Amino acid sequence: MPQPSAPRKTPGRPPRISREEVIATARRIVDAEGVDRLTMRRLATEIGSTPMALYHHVRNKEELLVLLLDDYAARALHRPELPAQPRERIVAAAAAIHEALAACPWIAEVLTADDLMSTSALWFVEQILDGLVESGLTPERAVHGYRTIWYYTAGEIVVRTTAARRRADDDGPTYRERVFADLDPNELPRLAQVADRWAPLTAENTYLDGLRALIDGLLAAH
Amino acid sequence: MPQPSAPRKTPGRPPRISREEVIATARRIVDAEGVDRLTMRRLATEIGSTPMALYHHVRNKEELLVLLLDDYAARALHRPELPAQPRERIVAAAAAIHEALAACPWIAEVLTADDLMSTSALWFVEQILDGLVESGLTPERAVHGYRTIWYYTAGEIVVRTTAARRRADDDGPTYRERVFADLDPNELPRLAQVADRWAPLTAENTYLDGLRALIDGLLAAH
DNA sequence: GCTATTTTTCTTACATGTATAAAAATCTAC
DNA sequence: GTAGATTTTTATACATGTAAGAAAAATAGC
Repeated sequence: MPQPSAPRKTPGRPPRISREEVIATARRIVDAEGVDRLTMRRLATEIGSTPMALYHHVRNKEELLVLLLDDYAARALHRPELPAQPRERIVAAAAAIHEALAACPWIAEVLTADDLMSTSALWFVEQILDGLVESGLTPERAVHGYRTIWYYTAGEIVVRTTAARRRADDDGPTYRERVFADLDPNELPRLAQVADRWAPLTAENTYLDGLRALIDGLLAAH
Repeated sequence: MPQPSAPRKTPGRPPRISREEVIATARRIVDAEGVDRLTMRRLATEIGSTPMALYHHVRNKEELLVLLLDDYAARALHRPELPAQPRERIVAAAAAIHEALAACPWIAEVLTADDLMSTSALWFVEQILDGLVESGLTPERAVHGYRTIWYYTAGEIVVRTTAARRRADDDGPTYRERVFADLDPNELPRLAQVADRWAPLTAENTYLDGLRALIDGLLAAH
């Protein structure tokens, strides 16, 4: 057992790099050249070490990306003035998280995390929970409500980001276009009706509308 | 230009495998041993070919997984009797999609698709659109409403599936546990209040509650 | 039959994440 | 000092997706 009052020298070979250094260097690469260029080998070279040395500071690449996201969230999420009215506070807090995440283009690779639980995001989660409780929900239902909002928010970002990436990769006609091309208006009239407007309609950013509807529904259920 | 009335012989080396065969073999592997065991080499061996030959029938592995999902959806999604009342029809259609997808454990890898646009899912999309229009929404707002439901549904599945996978991989204490361990009850009282119940609360399946709230909110907004 | 064309298949090669085990660098006990 | 113990770093190796191009197998025109 390590003695907390003992002199601070630990045994073993002293580290030449630190987790902080790894994260900071990774951030530089991602900021400068995009997440695609972030490889463990590249990162090791940049930091003046070897690929496997990194694995003593991060569990694997996925954890590194989560740490990068936390790091990003800590910078991007400052605490704004939120409205006093509970419903509007919930909207504003969720929208702030959404805005920060949506601005982070490499996010879809990570965003499937269980919650966004970086310390800097907790304050926003607190605001949402508080708004829900103030609106009359029990703490338990407030947690469920927050999760619902998170599912919607994460889903919106992941779906949109991935769709954008696929569009960039593909050249030929989308699978979607092919499907819409031979819709039977008798069998699927509503889809046929909007078929030619589907692309622009789904390209619109309706996150806030959906969020408000969702929160309205959550609060109306008492 | 190919003449439709010409004899059916096409030039070029005749294919020894087909896209259907690739998909069917891939499905066998996934069903029997899980999606992790599906590699292009394994699939090629199983099918009696070489890895690169597969790439003439599917664009890449991601497309193969999407095709697998479509194939799965075609089998899993039979058209049930849906309620006549629009709101309940929307709930039932979305819940049917959700249920089919949630039962598919390898889904998170693919589910970030733009929409679930396999032909067999279209009927459900139609039902949702129709329910929304019948409830008074314009076709445009109905499309937005459907997308909102899809974001929520996809987000729920992806987040839950990934969380389950991470729990299975990790051994040590969760990042989440560590975060909750040192919460300051003065700064974040609501979170502190539910901290010890967070894991069971978020493990509960509240998809249907959230879905109903969301649809209520969408319909209330006219 | 011979050549050109077209389509599919096969061979080879590379970048990537990471497992495994050896090596290096430090501390502690004697 | 010398011998473990402990921790970090390095070297090597492997599985994977897939790019690039050669080879094979068919048709079409002559």
